Amino acid sequence: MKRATYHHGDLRAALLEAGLTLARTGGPQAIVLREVTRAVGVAPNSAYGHFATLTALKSAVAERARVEMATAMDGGIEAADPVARLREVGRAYVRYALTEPGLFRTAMGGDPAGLREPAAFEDDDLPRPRRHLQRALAGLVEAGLLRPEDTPRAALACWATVHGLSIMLLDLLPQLTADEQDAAVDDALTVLIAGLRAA
Amino acid sequence: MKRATYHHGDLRAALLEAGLTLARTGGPQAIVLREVTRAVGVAPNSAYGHFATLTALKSAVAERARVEMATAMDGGIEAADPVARLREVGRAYVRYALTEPGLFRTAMGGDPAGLREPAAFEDDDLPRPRRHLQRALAGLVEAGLLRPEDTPRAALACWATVHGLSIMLLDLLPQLTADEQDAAVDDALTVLIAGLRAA
DNA sequence: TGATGATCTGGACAGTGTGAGTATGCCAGG
DNA sequence: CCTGGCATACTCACACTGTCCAGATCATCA
Repeated sequence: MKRATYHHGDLRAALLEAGLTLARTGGPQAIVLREVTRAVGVAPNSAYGHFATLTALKSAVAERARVEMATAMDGGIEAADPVARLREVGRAYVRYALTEPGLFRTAMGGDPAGLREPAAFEDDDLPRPRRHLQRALAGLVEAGLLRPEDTPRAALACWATVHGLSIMLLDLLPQLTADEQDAAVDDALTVLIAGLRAA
Repeated sequence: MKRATYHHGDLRAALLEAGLTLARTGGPQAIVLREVTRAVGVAPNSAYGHFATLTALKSAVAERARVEMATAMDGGIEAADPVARLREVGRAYVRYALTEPGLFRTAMGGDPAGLREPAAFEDDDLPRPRRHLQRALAGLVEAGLLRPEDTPRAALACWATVHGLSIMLLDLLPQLTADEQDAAVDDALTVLIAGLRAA
């Protein structure tokens, strides 16, 4: 399992890729430094040239997982009606959580630094799940169904619903069939949307 | 730090208590076998006489955390009106999550076996957060505001909302002031309740 | 009193993340 | 072409973890 060249060439990217693969099947706690370096074929401490600590690597992998989640959510969002679009965004969020639980937990999971993105959260134009929600809510505002000043509150309510729903279905109700899961998601989203329209 | 007697007497309970203390400040991943036994003043392997593995200890601590959460939620739930009562239950859930984040994460956290309680979940009469929700929803049914057959779906929607809300406030929006947090919780609960009444 | 069985201890092993110092080889300056 | 310089990767080491196995200790009941 030796490399041809002593220098790897693009170790940072390779470590990220390997971390993503590990996280896909085992969640964030499957990102183990020695395992990642082993997969790349490199000594454990070589990672320290590119990431100050394992936590830094995990954060970077979580970032990658977030963009993968966002791009995966693109499929299945095509409704023109703004209300239907918001529903589709919610469905896409939960669908990704159920399809890729490992990456979902890595992207949105309990890592203290995972969700807590400082300022650059809005600035760059990488696809992120949050962007989908923001666009959907902007559609509601444009259609006159949501007051602009209510957008942040609505965003929090939406995010809490779909995120909580994902956690529930993953951790609490794993025995549900796919149809039952879909029904549960639809029910919760119906409640959410009805509540939003009432306000 | 030597004990008087060779046998501890009630090591199992002492381990649970120490684990709970660790979890209170550090969350579930602060429950470290050697640290717990150290706190009790006992050799690491002594724990294996009472818990098959560290994960088993964690599960037991999570159980304890759940009853503590439920009893803590008792305070502040006193409204007679069923709708107001449901709101208070939700507020109590989030309030505990924000007050005791470590124990909340331990009780409801990502441990696969944490939320997933098999069958005896309903049977015994230990106080649990879920019971509060069930009683509140039963109040709604009794008042004719909720169809009995809609109870499970409503429970899922409620739980997803408050749980998601807790995670959001803990991980995503930790910079909010207490007042802003309260406002966010109230907003989300208003949306939820409005949505439930519309269905 | 003496044996038995539960309970606690000691040492050991395979892992882990991380720090300090060392070998390697690409790339610019002669 | 050769020769440094320097980023990159490696080796060795340490403290720490969960868990297994064999032995020491004690409470209890015949």
